[in-house]
Amino acid sequence: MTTSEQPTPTDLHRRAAIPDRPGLEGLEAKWREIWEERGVYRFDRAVADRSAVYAIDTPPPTVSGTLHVGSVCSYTHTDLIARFQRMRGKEVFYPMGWDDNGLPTERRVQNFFGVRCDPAMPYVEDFVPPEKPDPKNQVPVSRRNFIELCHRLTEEDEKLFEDVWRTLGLSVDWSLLYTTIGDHARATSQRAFLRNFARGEAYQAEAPTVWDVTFQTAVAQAEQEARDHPGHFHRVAFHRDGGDPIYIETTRPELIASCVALIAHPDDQRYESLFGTTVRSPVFGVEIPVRSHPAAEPDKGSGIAMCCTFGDVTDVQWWRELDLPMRTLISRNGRFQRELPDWITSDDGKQVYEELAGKTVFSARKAMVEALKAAGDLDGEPTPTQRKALFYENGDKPLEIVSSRQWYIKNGGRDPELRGQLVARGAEIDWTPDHMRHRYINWVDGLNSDWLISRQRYFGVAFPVWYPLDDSGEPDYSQPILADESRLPVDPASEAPEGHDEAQRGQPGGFMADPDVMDTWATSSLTPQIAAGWEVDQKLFDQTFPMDLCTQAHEIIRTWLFSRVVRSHFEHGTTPWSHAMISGFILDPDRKKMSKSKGNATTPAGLFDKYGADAVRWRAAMLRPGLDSPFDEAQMKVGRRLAMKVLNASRFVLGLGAVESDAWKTSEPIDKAMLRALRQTVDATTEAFAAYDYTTALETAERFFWTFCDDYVELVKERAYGSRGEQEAASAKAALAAALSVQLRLLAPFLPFVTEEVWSWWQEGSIHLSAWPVPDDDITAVPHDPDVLFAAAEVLAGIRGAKSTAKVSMRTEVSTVRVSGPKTRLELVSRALDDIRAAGRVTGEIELVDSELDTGDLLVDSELVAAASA
RNA sequence: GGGCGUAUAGCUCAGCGGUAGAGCACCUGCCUUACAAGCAGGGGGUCACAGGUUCGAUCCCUGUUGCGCCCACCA
Repeated sequence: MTTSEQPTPTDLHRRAAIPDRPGLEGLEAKWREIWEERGVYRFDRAVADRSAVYAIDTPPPTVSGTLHVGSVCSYTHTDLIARFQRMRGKEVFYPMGWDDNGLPTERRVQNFFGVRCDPAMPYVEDFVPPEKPDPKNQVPVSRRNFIELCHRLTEEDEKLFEDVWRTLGLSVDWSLLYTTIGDHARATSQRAFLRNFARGEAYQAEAPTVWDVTFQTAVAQAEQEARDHPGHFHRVAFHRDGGDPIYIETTRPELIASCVALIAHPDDQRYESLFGTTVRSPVFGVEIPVRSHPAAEPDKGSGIAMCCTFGDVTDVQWWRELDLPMRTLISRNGRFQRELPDWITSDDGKQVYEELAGKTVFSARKAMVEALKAAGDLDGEPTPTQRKALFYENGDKPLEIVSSRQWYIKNGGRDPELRGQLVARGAEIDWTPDHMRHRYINWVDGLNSDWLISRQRYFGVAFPVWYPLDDSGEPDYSQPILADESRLPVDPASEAPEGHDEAQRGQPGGFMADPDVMDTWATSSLTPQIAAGWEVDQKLFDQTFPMDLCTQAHEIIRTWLFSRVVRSHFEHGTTPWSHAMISGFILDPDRKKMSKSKGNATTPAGLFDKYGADAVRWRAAMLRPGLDSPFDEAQMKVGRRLAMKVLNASRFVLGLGAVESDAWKTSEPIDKAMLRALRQTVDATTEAFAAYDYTTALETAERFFWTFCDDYVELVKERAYGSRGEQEAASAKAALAAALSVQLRLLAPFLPFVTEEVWSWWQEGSIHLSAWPVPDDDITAVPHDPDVLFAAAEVLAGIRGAKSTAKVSMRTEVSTVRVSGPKTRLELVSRALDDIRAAGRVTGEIELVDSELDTGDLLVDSELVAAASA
């Protein structure tokens, strides 16, 4: 039984000496290197089939920003599950992607380099951006130069992002890295689009489109947000022959020139007599019909509304349903068009329009108010109001609605049957926490338009589409020329369609490329397909799709999660994964959501330096799925303390020469009891983890670990040193080593660095590839009553309490101890008397007195030697 | 206005139809040969409010209020 004196296989494979003063510093740098070198997290394509694989779809972070603690927490949650599944024997498919295409990158490039894209500029070889970017005077560059700068900056950003993820210890297989602007992602996006188009799921239409005048691009419903916006109500008179003026109230008087109707509710008696008649608009004198429509709300303003092209989405509805004319005046740059509209015919009207032409909405409004005042058609002064206006989530000017040609993918917004199918898909997904399914349903049910995927930008995936030009050089949008799948990715701006050559580009009878790019969501909606090698690596795809898990924050259920369900529904007739785990937010101390745009974000680098990655991960793991939590740096200390404790406890156990062997042959009741309690801990931890409740898993394992350190180790320490003999010491050492091995593995998903470090002191291979402890292990299956440990700990606590109350050292000797309590508890205590005596430094007897009660705590009276003599 | 969540110690959070829990913070002690970045002990709560069900409610039901997120509100 004396295993400590002979070299064992474990000793021979020991890779590192146990340091005298183990520390956490440098563990991240050391192990991330070794993990990469040894391919610890590499996906093994040799696995037999889908059932052996656990596949994860993670959100590709937008690389134009910075990663903050919120992202760190969310991505840690994914990693916890990945590590658990890996240790349970699954081949884990865990890719990472960078979302680098799209508007956020363009904005960052513009600001960073001080340039702007001007497609009319010629390409400049070896372009050097200005030394000092001047935001007010951005240098125009060609589209190709601009895209080169985008690539250049995103590459640098991506290195920084990868560095954060590696330091955090994400067990990603970096060989699977993809980027949304990369060739593979572009080809996948274009292929999926072509398939959608062929099946009639993608279409283009000239239609009113919500438009950002700053970025001059269309904006999808999912990217819009309503914000408070100050404005003024203007009470404005419309005129009619032989009657009083009709007053409307509007916050947008500048749109009077594009007014197409006045509209009131059909039941509104105030205006009933006017339906079917016309009135004349103020200043411009244009004849305007008065119509009725149920969407008009009698209690808003004066109860009769001005319908324009287009002030808001209700205007669009009226325009469509009442078949009204279109009188567009606001151009895509947000300014009033220069040409005089043909419906304005009066001389006064023409003159006023000259004032508006070329002005921004803001300036035109001022000019219009002056004109109304001059004409006497403004009733009273404008009254201030707070109204809600739609904004692009990254923009700072209200969105306008313009008519434009755009690409759409059907998403059920205009088709109840499809909407029903997509709601049903959401119901197929297992959600953690379950109530997040409501957010999905809520969003899908509230859709009012199809998914707009085209953007009038540059750094994105091009539509694989050209249009034939007729004899006068006008494009025929109804006959798009589609790229063949075999040549994807294709850049229609520089490559000619099949059967044409480059010389025909832009020529009458030739062709032109679709000028737009896809929105970044149109690409990131395909992350499962991109990562799994859809249509390019059939074996991998069969092994990984549909995936097991997607993880993300709840804010992007409406965008990323939903859009992936849409694509997968169309292409594969399935959900893209079986399980969705939704993380909450990290809030700032004022309980506001932490985000980089609000400037209240804490970056992770400083936290890694100060507390270590394991401590940051510990904090993240304490956040239950779906729950928001304020950021509190003090919490990091707790995680760090645990990591330190793991180091020191391990050093103690291994320093005893304890080895993991024959643990089930332990002879002492308290050793067996501890192993038995550990078995219960393994059960509870595993059950929680399997249910995606990583927080409870951590709490369970951690609680046992502290009991192990503070009670069990203290109780058996003397015996392990050999105070009671060799066999008794061996029993303790075997139990200590077995328990350490199991506990390190239970903690490994949470504290990958420190557990790996300790593992390397005495075990072969990576702990992260070792087997998750199973309850029917020989070691943990020791049958014994775990309460022996807890009863003994209770008595020890009583003895310690006496010393603490007496304010004496824990080393103080105790002459006698009297324990009273229920008989059954005393029996448990009696099996650990020698260990209690050693740990409590009891020199005399421990007397057990039956309280003759069925239940109750143990009462401990201790006679202190030092106290007695004092 | 609609949906979802949430309210328990100073803070962050567990919990549960039957004596209210943990960690942090705070207080009192202790150099104890794994760990002073440690250890031991201690104080601290009308479980948001009001009703109801029950022998019994922090827990279940109804309502109210506060907070958070999503959606809708643009005349």
